Amino acid sequence: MESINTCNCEGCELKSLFFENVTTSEIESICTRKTEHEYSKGDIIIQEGEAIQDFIYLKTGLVKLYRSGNNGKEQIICFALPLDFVSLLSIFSEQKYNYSVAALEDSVTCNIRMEEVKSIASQNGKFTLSLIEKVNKATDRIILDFLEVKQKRLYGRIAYILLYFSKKIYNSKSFDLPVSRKEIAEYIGMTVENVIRSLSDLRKDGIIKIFGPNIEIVDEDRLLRISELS
Amino acid sequence: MESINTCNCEGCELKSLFFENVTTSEIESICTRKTEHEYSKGDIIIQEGEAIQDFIYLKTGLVKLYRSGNNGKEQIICFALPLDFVSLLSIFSEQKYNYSVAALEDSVTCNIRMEEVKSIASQNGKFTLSLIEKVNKATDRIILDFLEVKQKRLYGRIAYILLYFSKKIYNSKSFDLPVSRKEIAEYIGMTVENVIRSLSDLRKDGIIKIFGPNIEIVDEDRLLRISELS
DNA sequence: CGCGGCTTTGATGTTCATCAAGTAAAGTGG
DNA sequence: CCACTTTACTTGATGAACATCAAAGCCGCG
Repeated sequence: MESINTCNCEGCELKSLFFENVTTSEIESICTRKTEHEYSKGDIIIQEGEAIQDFIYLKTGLVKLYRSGNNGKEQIICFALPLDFVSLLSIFSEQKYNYSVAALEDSVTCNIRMEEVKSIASQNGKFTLSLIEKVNKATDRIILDFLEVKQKRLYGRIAYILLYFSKKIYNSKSFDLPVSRKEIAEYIGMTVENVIRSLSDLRKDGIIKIFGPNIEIVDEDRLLRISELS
Repeated sequence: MESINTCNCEGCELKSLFFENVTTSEIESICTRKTEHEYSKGDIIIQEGEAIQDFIYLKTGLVKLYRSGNNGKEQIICFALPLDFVSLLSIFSEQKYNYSVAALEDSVTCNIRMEEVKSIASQNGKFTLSLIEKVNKATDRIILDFLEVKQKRLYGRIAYILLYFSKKIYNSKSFDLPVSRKEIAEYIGMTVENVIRSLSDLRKDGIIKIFGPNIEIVDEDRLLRISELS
């Protein structure tokens, strides 16, 4: 992990996302103190139990939010894309993170001290309101996805996650899976073996093609139907 | 459903919860326009798809938040107690509710127009900040509970929900289940038959006693162990 | 080269959903 | 208030979905 300190907030493409209702002087203030951090694929960005110090969002890359269950197994909560908040949950309500974040691809985060955010928030209601909207939208998404996956069976869950990567993340019918089979299993709540079996079945049925980590969706319609019909 | 219009916000025991950082004039403003609504057991408080108009919290009673899945089956998201926000998710980020709320016991809600809340929020950062904290704590709880339940098997899930009702809701080892067996199934993602079977098994093992809707936890330690060891 | 991690496939057993059928409880209309 | 319908609950039998165990191939890396 490497820390950079650039100060180009005013020209920042993310400004509109985060700073919608912030005054120029507030931007100045954030600008001088914010830090950017680079992570390599596999790096841990946040460790469960750590004190929450920064408000973090993802500038580039791809990360996973996850949690270690009682039995030692990890559970993946969601994936986050650029412009998403990495410190999604519990940042305002808790002192410590109750989940971890790791980079699935080389990533860059932009960090702002929580005190700074809270200080601006307490003075600027509009900013806080737009913040609450965005944080809520993200947690809503997580809950709705959980419910969605919950009502599907194995085969449908695999179809669902393939469509998710294809449509939401890579916007292409051919892509390299950014996660291992094990991580897919940790996300949808199944075992590695059965994830692999389902992928093989989809391949045998000519619905997808698999070359190592690369997936190509051949018959999207059928995949969609499988996803919906569980 | 019956609408009452009392104006005793200043003496309201819930004031500190919601109005922590609100000025006297803001309280006045809320006070004159807020409404209270009474619901009978079984009444629907919010219907999925309805426009979000009010900020709602529960004064007394017990409610469930739920969602109808694709296959027609309902999925219970969580239960809400007095002082909880009923309009938990999506109130700031969406135009319409993407879930429903129904009363499990006779309940009273306190409703404040969203414009009112947003108007105060945009002028009062501290208020918004305390609001964000509370809403986040609630959604965090939902996500963590989902993960918790997900890693358990049927028997452990039943143990978990019984302990939940006993400790979090009724604070007693003997209580009347506020939900049907079917609703328990909808919450933990199982079938009614297996919920009943598990309850019967717990009864046969002398861990709980069942008299219709009434549950008495006899061996709490064992129930705890079952819940933890899945 | 050999070790460990990721992947894959097969065999086996457990967990759970589904189907069926019956009892109890609770609401409905005459 | 009683027959009637409906809804909730309960138990058993069966099969499907899935986890677990075992074993082997495939890299990448020190």
